[in-house]
Amino acid sequence: MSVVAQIKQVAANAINQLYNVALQPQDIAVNATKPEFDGDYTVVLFSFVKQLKKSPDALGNELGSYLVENNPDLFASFNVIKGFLNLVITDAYWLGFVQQQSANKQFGTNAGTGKKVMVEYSSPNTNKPLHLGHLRNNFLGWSTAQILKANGNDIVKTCIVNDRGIHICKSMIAWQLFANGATPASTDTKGDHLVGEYYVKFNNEYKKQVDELIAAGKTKEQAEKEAPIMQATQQMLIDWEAGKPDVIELWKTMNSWVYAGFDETYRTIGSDFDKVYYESNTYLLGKDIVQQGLAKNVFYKKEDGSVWIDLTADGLDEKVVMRKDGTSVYITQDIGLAEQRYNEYRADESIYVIGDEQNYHMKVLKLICQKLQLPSADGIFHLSYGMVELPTGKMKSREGTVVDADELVSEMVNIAQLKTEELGKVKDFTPEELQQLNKTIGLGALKFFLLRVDPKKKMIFNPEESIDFHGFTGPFIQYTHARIKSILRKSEVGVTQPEVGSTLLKLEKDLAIQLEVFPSVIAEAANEHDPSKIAIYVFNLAQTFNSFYTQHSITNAEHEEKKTLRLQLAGLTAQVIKTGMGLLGIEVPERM
RNA sequence: GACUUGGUAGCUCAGCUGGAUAGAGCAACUGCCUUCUAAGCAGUAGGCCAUUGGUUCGAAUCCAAUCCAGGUCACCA
Repeated sequence: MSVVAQIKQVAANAINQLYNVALQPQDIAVNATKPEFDGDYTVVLFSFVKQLKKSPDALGNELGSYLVENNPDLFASFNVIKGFLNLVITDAYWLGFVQQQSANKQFGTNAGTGKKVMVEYSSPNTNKPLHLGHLRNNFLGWSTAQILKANGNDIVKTCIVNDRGIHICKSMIAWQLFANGATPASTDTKGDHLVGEYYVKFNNEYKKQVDELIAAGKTKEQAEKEAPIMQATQQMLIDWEAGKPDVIELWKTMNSWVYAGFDETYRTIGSDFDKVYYESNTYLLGKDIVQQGLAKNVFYKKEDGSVWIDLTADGLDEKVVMRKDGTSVYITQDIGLAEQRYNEYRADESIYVIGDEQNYHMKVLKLICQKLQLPSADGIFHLSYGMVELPTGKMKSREGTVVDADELVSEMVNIAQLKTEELGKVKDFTPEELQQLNKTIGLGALKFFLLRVDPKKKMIFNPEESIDFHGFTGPFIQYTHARIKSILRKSEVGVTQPEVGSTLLKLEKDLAIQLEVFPSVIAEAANEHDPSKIAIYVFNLAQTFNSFYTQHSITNAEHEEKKTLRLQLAGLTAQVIKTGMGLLGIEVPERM
């Protein structure tokens, strides 16, 4: 049990004993003691002063005395200042903690919950390459899954590929018109980028045709509808749905190019899935559920034959769930897919990592599933994340202002390479080792940059300023790890027991306190689906270690027992950094 | 217009289930490499926590209103 949990427990018991008032541990507010006061943890007394009819001072002294007297292993002393009961934890407790956990390779991870959680992330369209926004989505989803796993859940990572629809047809039409049979091989271009080029070409041509039609006297609306390239695209979508062989053939070919490109990108960034769904296989799902919904009177049919649900009683609108021509709309597919996934995996929770522009849609989806009483309904959780914006505003693929994922990754690796060369600390590395190191650092910087902020918040990326390698960054933490490993290579971690009476220096204790909290941080990050909690924690830990490192020598400690303790502290720190960064999908080098 | 999310240092962000004098990083300025990796450490400076009212022992945190910014409100996905 964590120190904080123990304090809450014994404090609640103490109050029961002393005043015969029943309090639950969670009713006790325990904070880290502010640095300017003497103590490690602080119980805030104000909340029960009134209830117990005691002055804060008297209550603090009585409670403090009782706690120290009855828990001599845990508390060394206490002091009371203005309604705050500051508690000093015994050095023996921290020493015991460090010794015990420095041998525990699983430290921080929590026991199995038996819960199965499905995490859907990265749902790319197959008409263009991945961009910075996809990276945030990917890293968030992958990391959240990893954190939930560390917290004892069974995880299924999944992805729905939007491989059909009007957007793909746009690239296909443009390819037919302008490509002269170009292929990734013939142009030496990554497949997703090649297809993306034709998506851009489509939009340029479309704009040109619309402008011409407007110049010829059409209204904007007419022009947009009548532009020949758009009409051809719409016809192609109809042909696709009809299964016209040459269209299907082209569609398969171009998608295969894109998948080869995506696979390469996913491999580089370390993203993977247990199960991939394709929209071309799922877009017809959900129609039978619409029929059931009609039978249950959850849905109703309008005169024109379209099917609706009325959500006005829940503060939302009326939504279409099936068009008058009997084809399904987006949300219908989503209901169908939710149901199919549930039938296949029976997940207790199903997390959708999707941008906040779809907040309303996801709310509607969950509500409809609940009204249909689908077993998957209550487990739906929308992990909504804010858009990544440029200083100039939103990224727009049509305007070419997107930050390309592949380019950004390779730029990060290049910067890492320059820094590594400049510092010249690993001159004995083989070219392969160097390449690996630069990739670890460059990707680490990028992933940390995207994961360190609260997922809910939109974030701004300035391409002019490259992502930093100093301060609150991935490389800073990686560097701390490499430093520790360097020491550990030179000195075996001993198992000598520090003497009972030995005392901890300020920074030794600070480190121990911070390390002790790691399991709670994982639990919190898991409960809140928030990897930034881990990122912030690991950064603070590395910072504390670096302060400790510059002030106290480890290998030349004052005496052998100190050395053992410090090696244990350093070893545990390295391990927690490695585990924590691993939860973010960031590797940590032995040397850098 | 309705609903919704946010506004904290020059910049990027923590802190938000109420607790002591609001924290980091970057940028700026000072110091520290004959001692375990200076991608580091120590320090200086930088704030009316958007505004106004309320709730109470106590508010950046909770409530209300206002201002500003983003998102959504398609038989698009």
